[in-house]
Formats: sequence, C-alpha cells, structure tokens
Amino acid sequence: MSATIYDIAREAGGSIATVSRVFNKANNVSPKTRDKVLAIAHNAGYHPYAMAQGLARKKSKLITVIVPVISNHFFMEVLAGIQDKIADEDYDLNIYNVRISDDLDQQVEYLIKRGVADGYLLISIHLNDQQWSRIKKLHNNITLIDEYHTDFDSVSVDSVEGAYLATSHLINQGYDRIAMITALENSKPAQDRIKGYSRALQDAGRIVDNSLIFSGVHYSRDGFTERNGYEAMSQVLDMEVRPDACFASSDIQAMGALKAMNDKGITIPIMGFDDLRFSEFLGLSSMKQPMYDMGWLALEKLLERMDEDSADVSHTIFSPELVVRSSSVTDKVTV
Amino acid sequence: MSATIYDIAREAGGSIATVSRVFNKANNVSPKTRDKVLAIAHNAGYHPYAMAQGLARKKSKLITVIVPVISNHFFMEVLAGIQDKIADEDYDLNIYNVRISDDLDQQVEYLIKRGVADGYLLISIHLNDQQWSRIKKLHNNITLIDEYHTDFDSVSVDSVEGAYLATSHLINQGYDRIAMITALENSKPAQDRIKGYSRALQDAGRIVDNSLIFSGVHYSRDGFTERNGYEAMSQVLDMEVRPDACFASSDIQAMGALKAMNDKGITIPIMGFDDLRFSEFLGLSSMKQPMYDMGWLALEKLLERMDEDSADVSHTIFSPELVVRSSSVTDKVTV
DNA sequence: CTGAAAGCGCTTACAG
DNA sequence: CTGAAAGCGCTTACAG
Repeated sequence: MSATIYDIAREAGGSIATVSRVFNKANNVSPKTRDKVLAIAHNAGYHPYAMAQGLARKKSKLITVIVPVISNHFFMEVLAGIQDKIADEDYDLNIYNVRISDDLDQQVEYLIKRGVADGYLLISIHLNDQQWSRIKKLHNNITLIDEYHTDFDSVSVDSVEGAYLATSHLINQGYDRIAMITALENSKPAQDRIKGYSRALQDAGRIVDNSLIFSGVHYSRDGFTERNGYEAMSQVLDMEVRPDACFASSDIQAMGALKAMNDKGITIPIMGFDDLRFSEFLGLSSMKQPMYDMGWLALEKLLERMDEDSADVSHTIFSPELVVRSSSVTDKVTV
Repeated sequence: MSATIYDIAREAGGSIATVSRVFNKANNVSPKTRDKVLAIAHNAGYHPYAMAQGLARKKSKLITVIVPVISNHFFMEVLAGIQDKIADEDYDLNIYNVRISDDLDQQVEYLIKRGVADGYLLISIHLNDQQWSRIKKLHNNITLIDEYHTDFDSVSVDSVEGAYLATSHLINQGYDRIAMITALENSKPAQDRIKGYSRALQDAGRIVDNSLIFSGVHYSRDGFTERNGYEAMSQVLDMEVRPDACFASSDIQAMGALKAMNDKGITIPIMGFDDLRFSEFLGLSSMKQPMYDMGWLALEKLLERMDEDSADVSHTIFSPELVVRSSSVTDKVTV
C-alpha cells in the first residue's frame, strides 16, 4: 500500500482528522492548513482508500449496474443514458455482469449482499416472484430496467404493445401471410413479442399459424443475433407457400434476415424491433425503444429513492414507437 | 446495515474468528460448527461486507476495467473475452467508464488511487509518456489493451499494418484513385490507419493526395459512427473526378458509406476495418481484429503479473487479417 | 479551526 | 479446532 492518512498527517504536522476533513471538503479547515495538506498529498500520490472510507462511512458513493453478460446494443444505449446522468452526480458507477443461468438470482443476491453499492440498477434481469421477494429484503435501493415487478421502481417498455403495433403496420398494408422471426423460447422479451404479434393477428380477425413462427438454430445471446435471423429467414423463404411479410423480434435478427433475402434474391417486407443506431442506415423499419432515456430516467428514480426511503413505488412504461422506413413499405417492395 | 459477523457469532455461540473462517473456506473448522454457522448465516441473509474484507485483507479480489464512455463494438467484444476468462477465476470484475477529455489521465489516476482493485485493465486509453509514468507509479498490476507503452504489459493490434494491408488489397486490384474515410483527427487509431493507408500508396509508387481523405462532419464517438461514414462517402461521391475505391477506417463508418452509395445509386468498392459481427451480413470486406482474444489474453497477462511481480514486461501485438467479401471484389462491383 | 478517541466489519497471526 | 486481540485506513461526534 502507498501512503496513508497517517503519513500525510505526520508530514503536515497535524492530525488525521484534519487530513480527512480536507478530503471531505468540510468547510471547517483553514485555507492554510488545507493547502498544505493538499500539496503534501498530491506529492505523495495520496488519496483516501475507498474501502476504508466505505467502511467508516457505511456509504460507498457507488451505484452498481447489474446486467447479463449478453451485452448487446440495448444495454450499450441504456448505459449511455446512465453514464450521462451520473456525470452530474457525486456518485461513481460500476458495472457487474451476471451469467444467465439457473443461479441468476444467486448471483444477483451475492452482488447485493456483499453490499458495495448505495444503490443498484438491474438491467434485463428477469426473475420469478419468489426470487424477487428475496432480493427485495436485501436492499431498499434497487431500480429495475427492462423488467417489471410491483415491489420495485421500474422503467420498461411495453414489448407486447410494440409487437402489436409492428404487426398491425404490416396487416394494414394488406399483407396476408405474416411470418415472425423469434428468439430463444424462454427469453422474456421474445415471449412478449410473440404475444403482441398473435394479438394483432387475432384482433384483425386472422388465425395465428404457429408454422409461421421461426426461430433459427443458433441461440447464442438468446438468439438475438444476425446469424439467427439469417437462418430463420432462410426457412421462411423456403416455405412452399411463401409468407408475404415478416416481423422480426429484433433489428439484429432483421439484419441477418435482410442478408438471407439478398442471398436468395427474394425480398419481402420486413419489420424489426429496437431501432438500433444502424437501422436507419439499413432502411430498416422498426419499433423504437427509448433506450437512452430509460437509462437516464432509471438512475433519476434510483437517486430519488435513495433520498426518500418511503416514496411510493414508481413504474414507467414506455410505448415503442413505429418507425417506418423502406424495408416495410409496399411500393418499394412489390416489383 | 443488515447482520454482521458479530450477530452470526453470537447466535452460533462462537467467536467471530470462527465465522470468518467458515466464510473463508479455511479447513480448520469442524464440519458441525461450519454447518451451524452456514445455516444461521443463510437464514439471516448474511455475507461478509466486501468493504470490511477489503480493508482487513488489503485485497479486494477485484479486477477493474477502465474504458472510455464511447462504448462501441470493439469494447463489447473485448469485454466478452475478459468475462469468459474471469469466469474461471476467483475474481470479480467491475467496469468503470472515463470521459475522453483533457483530464483523462486524472480520471484514471483517481480510479487507481482509490485503490479498490487488485489489478487494472485499461482499454483504449491513450496517454502521453509523462502521464503514463505517473500512472506507472500508482500500481504495479496494470495491463493495457489497444495501446502500447514500454512500461506496461500490453495487448494491441497493429493498426498501421492493418490499414496498409487493406489499402494494398485495393491497390492490387488495380484501383487508381483510392479515397479514405477517416475519423476524428486526434484519435490514435484514426491516425494509425491514415499512416498505413499512406504508406501502402507510397510503397506502390503512388502519390498521397490529401484531398482524397475525408472525415465527415459529425464527431460523436470520435467520428466512428454510421452518420460520419455516410457524410464522408457523400463527399467522396460528389467529387468531380470520382475515386474508384475507398478504405474506411471502421466498419461502422463503412456501413454509413454503403447507405450513401445506395442512396446515390453509385457503388464503388469499399473496405472497412474491425470486422464486426454484422459485417459478414453486409458483405463488407474488412480487417479482422481478434477482439475477443485480446480481452482474454490481456486478463491472462494481468493475472500472471499479479502472481509474479518481477516478470518481464510483455507485449503482444496482433496483426489484423484481411477478410475479403463482396464489397471490395471487382467483378461484383464493375458493371 | 483542530485533536483524541471510538467505531465501521472484517482477517489473521498467536496462543491454546 | 477455537478464541482474544490487534490491526486494516478511514470518518465523525465530542470537546475544546
């Protein structure tokens, strides 16, 4: 270890309390003393040891973000919002990754029990009721992003509605046989999007045909990959009675689907979901999720909660917004 | 705070030393005592408080990754490698973001001085000699990724060579007027790639024409964006004497460039740099960087360093690999 | 404005 | 196999 508060105090001819005050920006230190301490500290490369501060204060001035290892574009954008917001605050951010597996809840519990942060932002962590109630007992300052539970503050997007709108957009243009490209079966967002797709069809008086729902073969990242979309679209195009439009459960899959269509020389209208940065450059129609805003807002909520223990639980649910580009527009598609 | 070691010890009718031993997997505890402590602890939701452990042990069992806020695909892939590697180790990972600005070195210094981690992985942090030597004094366990400095273990890619190979690939196909799309002028990788581009031209007996180097207008994320590439390519295509090929300093810019060509109905051969996941699905030729391996290897080096203080400094420099797809292939491009 | 002292929750020789 | 005690590096009433 390098210099400690004792070293600085000795050299400055003062007490450790004074050194501590200087670094805690207390106002009850004479300018003279302050400058002296600061100079010596700078010279020695001294800075209070975070672990010791944390223990003494019982506060770490740290916000922990917990996110699945499947780091994707969604997470990157949410994180950008969090980072921009925290830049204004007197907190540090640190990010922990958890693996999506059976012990997901244990991993989250472990991170919270160790108790390094003053507040936690959980992104895309989906647990069951019982698991959430165990978590609830561990800490009061937890905000959920991309997940909903009555006991926690949360910021999420209505995937069901988004898929409903996307599918309706296709229906309204007169398409008959609308295929869907989905992801891993037990992925929460994937399920929600199938639900919205099905409802839209039903509300339009159509029958939901499960043979029109494709999922590819490769499931890395829960199937939200270009490859998965490529495979699924290949299957779609190989059908005897070819679908005349397609809704993909993510832009990243839609991108693979676009390539599959290109390789086969067949194009059908397609919609994605997410509206990633690059989608505009693919001419890909999509459902826009306010990812950046979600991150920003979630942190804001969390900080409020940390201030005000007893505030009512707050839930914000954004509605995805239809963004129409060339990929789903009829006149561009029909020859 | 919730239960402490004292609570558990009291309830178990033992001393805190024993409780501590149980949680530290020491072998000198009777099975009976161990089980009892574990049961009580589980019930109380107890786990040693990381800050206290860190202070007492003077070790945190933590590796910190420091990365610019400009989180991009490169970083995502590197991180994936780090994460997969650390899964086998008895360490936790946490990620801190720093802003790219004049006080970048200060931010890094601050994070290291607070001293929460046992080792640091710095990704894409570019500093000058003087700044690096200050950092060097702060901690012995620091590994650089995507940066080279004699004093630190490092894992990087030869951007100059990569750009050289990319440009040569275009030259070898007989293109005459090869434009380059670059990024922010003072971005290190951008500079290196211009260098490689220029050298390749010179070695082929060509003259480097600065009016063929375009950089777009928008510089968010240092100019490594779809938008920037779109703008730059629009300029390229508007030239009176149009270039007959183009090297873009990143795939993300190449993607925007592809769109610009599409919008104008003009196509010229193009190469990117990075070989991102989606590039295969765009048919984009590129220079492959082993991002995942870089992350994995860097962590390995760091752990070795933590074991063996005095080992020689180690540098690994990967050579990017040419990946040819349809975007740069002649017969597909010339009508 | 400054200092002495208790306390934060743990780990780890040391002694038994 | 177990316990008493010192120590990790700080913060923060309390007293002056």
